[in-house]
Amino acid sequence: MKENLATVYDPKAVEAKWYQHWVDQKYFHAEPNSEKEPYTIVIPPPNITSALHIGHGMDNAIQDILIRTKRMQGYEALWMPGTDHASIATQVKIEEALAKEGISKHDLGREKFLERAWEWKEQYGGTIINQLKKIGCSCDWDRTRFTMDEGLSRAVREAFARLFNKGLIYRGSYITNWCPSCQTVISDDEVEHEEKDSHIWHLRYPLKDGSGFIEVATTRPETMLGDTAVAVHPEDARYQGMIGKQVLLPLMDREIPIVADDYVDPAFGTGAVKVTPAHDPNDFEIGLRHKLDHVKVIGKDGKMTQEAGKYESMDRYDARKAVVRDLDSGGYLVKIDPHKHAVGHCYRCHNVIEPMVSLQWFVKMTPLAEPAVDAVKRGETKLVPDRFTKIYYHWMENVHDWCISRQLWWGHRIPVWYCQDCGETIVASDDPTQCSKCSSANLKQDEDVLDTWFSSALWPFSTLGWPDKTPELSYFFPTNVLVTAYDILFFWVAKMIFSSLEFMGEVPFKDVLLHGLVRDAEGRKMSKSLGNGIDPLEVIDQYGADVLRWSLISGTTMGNDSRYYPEKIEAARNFANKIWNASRYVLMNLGDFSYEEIDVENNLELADRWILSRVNQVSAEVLGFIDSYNFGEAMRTLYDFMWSEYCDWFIEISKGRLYGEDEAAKHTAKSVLAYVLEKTLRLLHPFMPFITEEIWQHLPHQGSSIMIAPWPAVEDRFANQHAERAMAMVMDAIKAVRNIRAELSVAPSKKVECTLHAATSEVKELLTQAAAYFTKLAGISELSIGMTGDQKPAKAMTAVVSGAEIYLPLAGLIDIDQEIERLKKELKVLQSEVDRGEKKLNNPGFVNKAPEQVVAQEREKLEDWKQKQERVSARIAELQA
RNA sequence: GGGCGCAUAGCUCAGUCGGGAUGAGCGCUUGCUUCACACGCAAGAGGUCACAGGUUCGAGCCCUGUUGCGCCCACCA
Repeated sequence: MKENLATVYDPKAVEAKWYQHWVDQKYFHAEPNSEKEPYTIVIPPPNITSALHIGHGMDNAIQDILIRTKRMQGYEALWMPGTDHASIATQVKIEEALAKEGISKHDLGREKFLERAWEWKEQYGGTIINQLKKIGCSCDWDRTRFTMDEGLSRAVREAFARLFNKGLIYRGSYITNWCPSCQTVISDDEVEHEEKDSHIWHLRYPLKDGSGFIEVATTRPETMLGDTAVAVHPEDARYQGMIGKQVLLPLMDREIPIVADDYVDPAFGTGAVKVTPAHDPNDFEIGLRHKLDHVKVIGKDGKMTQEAGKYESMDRYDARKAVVRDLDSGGYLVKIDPHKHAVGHCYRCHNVIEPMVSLQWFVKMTPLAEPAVDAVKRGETKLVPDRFTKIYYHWMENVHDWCISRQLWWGHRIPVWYCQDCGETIVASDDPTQCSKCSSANLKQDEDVLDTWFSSALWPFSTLGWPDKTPELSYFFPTNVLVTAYDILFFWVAKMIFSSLEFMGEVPFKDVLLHGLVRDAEGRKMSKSLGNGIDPLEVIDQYGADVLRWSLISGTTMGNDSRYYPEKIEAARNFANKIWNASRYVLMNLGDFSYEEIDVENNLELADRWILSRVNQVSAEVLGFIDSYNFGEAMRTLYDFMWSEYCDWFIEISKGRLYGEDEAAKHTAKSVLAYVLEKTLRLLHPFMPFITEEIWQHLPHQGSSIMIAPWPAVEDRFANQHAERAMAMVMDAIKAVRNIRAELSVAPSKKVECTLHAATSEVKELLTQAAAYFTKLAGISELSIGMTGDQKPAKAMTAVVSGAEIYLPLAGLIDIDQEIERLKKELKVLQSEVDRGEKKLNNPGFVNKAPEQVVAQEREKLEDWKQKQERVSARIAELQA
């Protein structure tokens, strides 16, 4: 005798139990296996900065849905897990923690600081892995990687060395984005532009020869201290005479030239631009063309430098005020106009970026970007939804060289050594012991670390063993799909694509699935400062992982943001509860019914053929939706089937047989209940892994776990259009009876008599088969079935459905006049349907041009409406007589 | 300055190939302590698919434009 399910589902006990079981059985583990086709996903490695948030919940739930489905389908499914060291983000966090202890990273020193960082990694890395397990993620934990693992670090060095040797990595002094708060440069991608209301200052610089002034316009007056030229357009008539002349820079008493440069737009401002090559990207370019000096007036701390003269050590914003004041009192300020302009902010700390010339390492992008565009154009990698493809092209085609050095401690130290004796630069994947040129052992490694995205760019192959030619790499690579939120398309996805093409010679994944961001109930981004975040672990703690997963993904579409709020969690909880209770009902009635006893071939009645056909159809639809990444639709299909069809109709119908005396019928009912439920659970498993496993283990089944049970195949023998249509008609008829009962407020417990008149003998046969359904589901005491035209009850409520009329002789409740009114209303509705159909079919364009099938369908529908209409009018006439 | 997304029931959102909007959940109305489930059952109400044109036999869906909201990219000082 099988043990029934607990009265109430307890996710906590169930989830821990089955997760441990799956791990113990090594179901998550994948190995290169020539017998099977591989299916690979690499996890977007969560940053070790903090615990997972709700967005991670969605991201990983999606990946788990895919990997579980494919595993059940028989693929050798590998989900590669791991975490990211997140160089800058983690370092900022650790420095914050140190600040609370009252110490700085310099007090600790590099070595001790890194020890702290590794401790941090141990703590948060572990937390993250545990959280992923709680969500139910079926990652191959034996293969867990970290971006600063030995193997991955080797990959990073190898990649750096190869790019360097190909001339694709270079070092140089260029304008870069300096974050005065994080104390490092960041790449262009990491700068967030915010349009802000500001001002534009018009200044006039006196010409050295005393012949007058030239007026320039600037949004950053404090940088004038570092001006080394004024530029005008070469063809600007206003300034023809001035090109080549010297200007006396106010406040600084420096002579600077007026140069001609195409960059200047004569139509903007005054047509003359002050040039500060050390602190502006455009000015830097102008400076290159005209060999201008760099005067650095703003330092790395965001304060003015010695070069700024008397403004030295002032904060850059205080200096702005002081400079404007002094220019004004010197008579150099012409006017201040309001002006909107974009200011760059650091994506990590949100402080204003200072463009600054500094010596950094760069990756030359053009040669890498081109193949990355071509590969996507050839369809080797597909972005889902498709609209992101254009965005990707635009980025790739306009990309700047990638600044990869960071003035941080936590990260991959740049594998470059400088000979202290001869000045040689040595790039090596293994630590060199002597200079390759002068053999000196006096080498010093570059102090900087690499951009964190440099290592994540290699993730899809470095985790599989690259640069070694491992069996894993040749079997599991390229991966099938990368699942991530659209906000890291440039940071990460694009970089993986060009890196993979460069190092592996092929794309890293076939599909990129970009999902949206999870927002709060008001549509705001969830953030710590707003305090509007929902902790996925809390949801799991309260409702279970299945509910978390379902509530996060159902009703969403890929690429679009979604809102998350308690009602969604409740809806998912209710569904889980529904599945649980339906299963309890089935198990309670199954007794010790065994898998071998299941017979879904013989002795089937209408409802059986119907539900078997439906579950078969559902399994086809669900797989189609999963394969096209329409998870919301897959889940809706399963939800509706389980709730509205299996529970509301099939289970209710089954009660007649289960509580009856006919043993054969009982056996069939049990068989179909068990068979369909088991199949549905398998379809639900990727979405709700825990509850489905718990129930499945109690049900008659084959195999040791639902997660390695085969994905339900679509079987033609179950497809039964006839049964589906017949059942639809029966359900319509039952609903019509219920409707009348409700309208006349007949107590649900009250059994009533009912007469059905079929239009054809087929329908009569069908209704006879379904007689028990009426008794059970419509509260019918006595059902008489005749043919249209037979003697009908004198005083009865009427409903007309396709192929049949329904008469309910509800003594004492019927008011003939009211009933006539009701039927007339019904007739009106039918009339409008008939009109619509006739209009369509009377249109020669429709009949001639629409597909035959559509026209036939329309004819059939019209015929049906007309029949109903006729019968209702006939009934009205009878009642009026 | 470019580009993208969204606009469908009171709210939050689905809607695959262009073929009656029986759309979903929540909320609302009316009945139900019916032997799996009140986290439930049954019956209902509720839509000019943002607006204006166009293509088509037929448009929520395709095309053009408009409005509102949101997002991304961007070296006009």
